[in-house]
Amino acid sequence: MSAPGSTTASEPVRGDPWAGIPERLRARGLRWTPQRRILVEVLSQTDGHVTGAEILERCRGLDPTTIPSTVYRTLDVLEELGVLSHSHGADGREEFHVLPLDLHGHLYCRGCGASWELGADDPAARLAIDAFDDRRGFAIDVTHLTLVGRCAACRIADAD
Amino acid sequence: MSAPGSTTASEPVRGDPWAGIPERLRARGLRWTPQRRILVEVLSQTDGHVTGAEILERCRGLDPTTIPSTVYRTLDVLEELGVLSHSHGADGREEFHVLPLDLHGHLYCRGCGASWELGADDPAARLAIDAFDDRRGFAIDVTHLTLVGRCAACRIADAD
DNA sequence: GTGCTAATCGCAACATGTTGCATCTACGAC
DNA sequence: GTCGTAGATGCAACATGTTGCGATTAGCAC
Repeated sequence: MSAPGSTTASEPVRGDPWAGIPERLRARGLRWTPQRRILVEVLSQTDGHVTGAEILERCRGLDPTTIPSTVYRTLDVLEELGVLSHSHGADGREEFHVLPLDLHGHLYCRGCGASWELGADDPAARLAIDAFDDRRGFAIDVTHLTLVGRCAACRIADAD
Repeated sequence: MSAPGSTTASEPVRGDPWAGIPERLRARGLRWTPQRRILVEVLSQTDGHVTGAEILERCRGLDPTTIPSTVYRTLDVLEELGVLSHSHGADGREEFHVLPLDLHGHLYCRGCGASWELGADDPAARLAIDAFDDRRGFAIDVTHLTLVGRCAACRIADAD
């Protein structure tokens, strides 16, 4: 069971970054436990952003005995491994992202509540990041970025 | 600038925005209560940023019977009045600012834990704000902005 | 001054995380 | 296969806010 084994030729490793987790944990002297397996299973079925509470709830779907502290502590461990990252949403709640490979933050409109992803390659984000780098030597962590404000549509509505 | 209103020549409103709070509340059909007086007293002695917990603690200093829900609800009311605003710090905790007149956000270094104020007139912030305005029509709310990353000093230390 | 009515309060329960600690167990050593 | 030990777990208590609801009271009308 530990080995996903039958890896089809059409399924490159990059498609499943979770496969090597047990080894990576052990390489650091950490352990691979049933609780962690469940959490990783949940995360592997998650593509976008999830709050801590959502993750917890999904874990409970697989194993009702799941304990919150275990989940949050394991999330910390996985973040250190680099397979996920967290930031804080517009309401201050934790928001987790799998695969920080596609670095991004968020744009949140407090008018309509909509939110957009904000990749490091976004032109506006690029300008902002460069501005802080140039002017203050500060390296913004895009994965931990949530910009709150008003979107174009809401601003037009405001103007009426 | 919005209407400065009928200010005396020697004592502009800007010197004590708290003086008119009772009237402003009543003008909206809201009330001026002892609990609110205490909260306003605490806020009037606060210049920088405070977390909700700090505010609560200071209120308890003046009146040990202060109840959390009352404080948080009153903070909401005052925010609607426009005398303060809140954002979320690097750890997701609430952070309140009195007098949003001096609009600012924060720069937080996760390396050394230091933080800096970020005024709307900051050159880097200005560039970032303009970039999002130009490219996406998005108006960033500076008072609700916390940029997390690494400061110049930590980056130099990293390089070693 | 008296009475009304809706805004506020106080309290308790809940939501989302975090932390301390005793117990348990994964996993390398033998 | 057995053992030892450090890493994890489970649980309970705590921290910081939020919400629902019945009791209280500020502010207005008379």
